[in-house]
Amino acid sequence: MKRADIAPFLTAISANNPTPQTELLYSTPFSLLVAVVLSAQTTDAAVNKVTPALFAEAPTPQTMAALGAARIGHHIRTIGLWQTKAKNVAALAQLLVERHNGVVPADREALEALPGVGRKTANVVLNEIFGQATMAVDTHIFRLGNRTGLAPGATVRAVEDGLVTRIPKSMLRPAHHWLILHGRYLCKARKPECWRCPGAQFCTFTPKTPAPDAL
DNA sequence: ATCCCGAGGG
DNA sequence: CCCTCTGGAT
Repeated sequence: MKRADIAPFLTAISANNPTPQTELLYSTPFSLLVAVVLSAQTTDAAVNKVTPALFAEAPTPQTMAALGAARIGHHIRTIGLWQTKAKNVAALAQLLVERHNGVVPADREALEALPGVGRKTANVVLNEIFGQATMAVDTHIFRLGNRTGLAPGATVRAVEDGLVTRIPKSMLRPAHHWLILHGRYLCKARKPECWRCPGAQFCTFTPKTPAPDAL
């Protein structure tokens, strides 16, 4: 049984979902990696508030390792899960120095061996920094892939494989941002706003939620 | 109240 | 598979 093509869905939702410029805010592989680790279960706004001062004081793995978990914690104490993240970032920086000469590895196994880096974070780094054909499946994209029928799967890996297989390699990076924003602001877990969804005609979700009655 | 641009541990 | 860690958004 043939599945619907993802391309028209992506084209439809791309119109109202601009691509964020993470690469401009975090210009080095190390700063992007740390920023992504800090972003787990936390909004970008909260992370972006603490990272400037943190990276001003410790822009490299060497300086970050020297900073230590306690002072890293002081910098990031306003974001969620900050105690765990401070510990992880300190250990992560230390491991980068010890094992990888202070260079962020372009290798999945090496990345996932770093504390605070799971599959989703590794996929973001591999895609954003090294241009590899990966799709970082978070809860939004997992839900959207299943709900729309465009990339159904019982596990994160199944959805990930479906998306990577069906989306052209050159489109994976913008598609990642469009799908996440679409899932967060429109195809929401609670009240998906199908009546204003530009991709509704390519989606198998039923029943599509109707527009609330006009006032 | 509930969920999340998760990961680690049991 | 389950749970916990946490602040913020809705």
